[in-house]
Amino acid sequence: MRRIAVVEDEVFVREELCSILSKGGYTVETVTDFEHAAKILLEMAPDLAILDINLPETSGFQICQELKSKSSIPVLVLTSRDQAKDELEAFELGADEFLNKPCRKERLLARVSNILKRFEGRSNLIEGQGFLLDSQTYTLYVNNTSVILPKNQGKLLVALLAGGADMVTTEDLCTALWGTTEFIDENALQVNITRLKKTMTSLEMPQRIVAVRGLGYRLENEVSQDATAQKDTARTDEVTT
Amino acid sequence: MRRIAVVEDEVFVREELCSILSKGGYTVETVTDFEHAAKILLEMAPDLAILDINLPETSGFQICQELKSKSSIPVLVLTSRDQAKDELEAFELGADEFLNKPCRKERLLARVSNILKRFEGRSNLIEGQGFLLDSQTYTLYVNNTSVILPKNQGKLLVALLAGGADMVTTEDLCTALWGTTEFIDENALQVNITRLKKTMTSLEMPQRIVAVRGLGYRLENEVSQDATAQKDTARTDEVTT
DNA sequence: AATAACACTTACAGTCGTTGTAAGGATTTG
DNA sequence: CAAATCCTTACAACGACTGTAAGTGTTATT
Repeated sequence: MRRIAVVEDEVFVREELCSILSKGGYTVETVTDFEHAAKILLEMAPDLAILDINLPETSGFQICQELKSKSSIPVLVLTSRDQAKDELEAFELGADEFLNKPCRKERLLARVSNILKRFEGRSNLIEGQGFLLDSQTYTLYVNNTSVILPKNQGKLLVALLAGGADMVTTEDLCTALWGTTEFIDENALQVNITRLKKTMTSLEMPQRIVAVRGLGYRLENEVSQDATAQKDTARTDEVTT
Repeated sequence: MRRIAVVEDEVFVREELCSILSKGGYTVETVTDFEHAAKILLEMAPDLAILDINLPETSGFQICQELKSKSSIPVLVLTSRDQAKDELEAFELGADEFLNKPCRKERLLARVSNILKRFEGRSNLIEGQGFLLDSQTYTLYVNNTSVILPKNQGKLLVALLAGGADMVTTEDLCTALWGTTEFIDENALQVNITRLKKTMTSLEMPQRIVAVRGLGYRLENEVSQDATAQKDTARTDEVTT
């Protein structure tokens, strides 16, 4: 049965949501520790997270952002206000659906089943900057095409994506490739890195692999100045609420 | 630039939509022949179709259904009424998003960009009964896992899916595999069919490949007594001809 | 500027999965 | 029962991917 996590502070609304979802045939789990909601959700790994925007100690936006940066759990955002601003912001932060809180039972269930169906079978898709990667088959979706990466290149890209923008050590990459760091010529890793680089550039992907001398490698966005700027403005908006 | 097709009868609303979308950076094309809207949309093959529900000669529901059964073009449904009924029906018919018509500019654009982003790079995903197939890489998504089909099995499955529930001739299958029906041992086709069957059953897919004696093959849903009934009638039909 | 350490490139042969062929067995049709 | 058709299995050829090896390019430090 599909597991849905509900993050909502108002008791009445929360009970109502749980009731509707339970009757709809879902297993419902609630999160009330809003401060650590993102971490808890990551551990729960539900099939869907329903987030309220107005929470006491934190904002649903923050939770959404953190959740989306570290997983591909579908997120449905609730808000009691009918403001387009919230919706816009939620979408920018990676929310997958949006719903105004005074909402009929049928509409909620429709949205939920829609979102679940949409993510069905794609639980192993990792989101990169401008591309998707299937961590099982290493099928890569970029620029309206799809390519199957050779296994080693796929493993490397998964390992690099797991590190986000941070560096990944050569040991980690070796273990990702062969399960062990022993008895392996380090040149083999370099060759595989080179091959991945070549396919990435040939696909015109917006990310590059950069060597960190003596330590490892990391992914780097091609045009990374705008991204940080947007991030900052989004933060200031949150403060005003 | 992304192309959006707008199907809306009220002139004022249509102009407003076009204006907003144009300013949003999209190429907009309108459809006013509502009776043949589905066919026209299939030929246009836009990146997104925006459908009104209340149309003079037909219903947006019908268009949506026909469109979704023959393509994977994203559909955004508009309605002027705030009835959950419409939304439910639209979702059931495969609509990907839903929006009430008195709607702010920002919300429309947010929804549009969201839906486009969602379908980005997945334009070559074919929907089967309970599974998805990438027609480029032949990556198959079933039961929360993904598998890469060998090229020949992928080609066969694509060809069979193109036929829907109808039969596909052996010639068509041969051309799908080798581009020509000449000089090919028909046994080779059978071997490949057998292999595809084996992988389909091993993946517990809800569809089966059924041979149509002397003519070709077709896909059949597993749990549908109607299908077997059709099978029998189909056979008798063949004999009587 | 020279050297050492590190990163990159290229070519080649071994390995593994996929494919077509062939032969024989199973099923359906009349 | 016989003929046609479909199915199964095994096997060798082919191609893609991989690790090895050797050599070239780059960076940092003295």
